[in-house]
Amino acid sequence: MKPRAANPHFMNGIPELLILSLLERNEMYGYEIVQAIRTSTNAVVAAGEGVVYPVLHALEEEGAIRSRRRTVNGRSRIYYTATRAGARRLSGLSQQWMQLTQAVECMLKGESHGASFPEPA
Amino acid sequence: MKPRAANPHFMNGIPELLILSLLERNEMYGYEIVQAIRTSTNAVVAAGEGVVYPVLHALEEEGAIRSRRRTVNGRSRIYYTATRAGARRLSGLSQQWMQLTQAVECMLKGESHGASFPEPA
DNA sequence: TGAGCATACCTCGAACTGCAAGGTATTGCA
DNA sequence: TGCAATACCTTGCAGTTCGAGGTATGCTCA
Repeated sequence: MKPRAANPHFMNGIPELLILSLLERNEMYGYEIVQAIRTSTNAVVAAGEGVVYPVLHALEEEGAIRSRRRTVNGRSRIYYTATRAGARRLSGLSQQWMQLTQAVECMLKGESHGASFPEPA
Repeated sequence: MKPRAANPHFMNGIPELLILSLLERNEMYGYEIVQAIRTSTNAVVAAGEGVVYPVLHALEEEGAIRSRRRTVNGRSRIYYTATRAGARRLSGLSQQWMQLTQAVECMLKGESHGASFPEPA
């Protein structure tokens, strides 16, 4: 068994969630997204390009985001925005995420068997 | 090469976190842990035996928990408790988790570049 | 001029985790 | 006797993150 410090936990699905959240509000390109996530989370989340680009491609193929090529300041970039389907997906993921954080918080506090959980969809 | 799963479910590391949290407080056995997690989280987290047992074995090999065999009511069970190392590990994971939830919450709210994050360790 | 850096895109393999499905054995109850 | 619940376990698959590596262009500065 290797020491697992190499691979930080809790990152499953986080890049997709944050990317959708960003693209629902602004039109952005990949490289910009990488930096935005890093700086906005104060490097708590640091999804590299090896994560962001594959997620963007998958989301586009799914129809959750749409892209167009633009050249700005002599820089060729691929800008993405969320579609309506993407907005729906984001809303579902957000809800799931909030349910999870509530459930975990309760268990960590030891308030197990707590009666008031949000109903699981 | 599936585009993307329908839902990422954000479960990476959650079982380990909850198991350590439970075992820091109570001495429990595997089958019991499976049910405790399911009922305590109102099935928001439903880590099956195929998840819990491997995690228990890995944690024990790591020295984070300790086990002893006991027979109760004619039932042979393997009871686990957290060691001091396990408690330290739990505290680290908890902190990581709380940092992450704060960072994500801020980004979802759109309060990016928020100045007041907990310093990343 | 040309070296180096930042920008901007991309892909691949390794590593890890969660999960379903399946397997064994015992106890208790109808 | 048969069936469900208890209690343990392993295996193979699938999905994700991550780092390392690759390409190409524009800027700056010596």
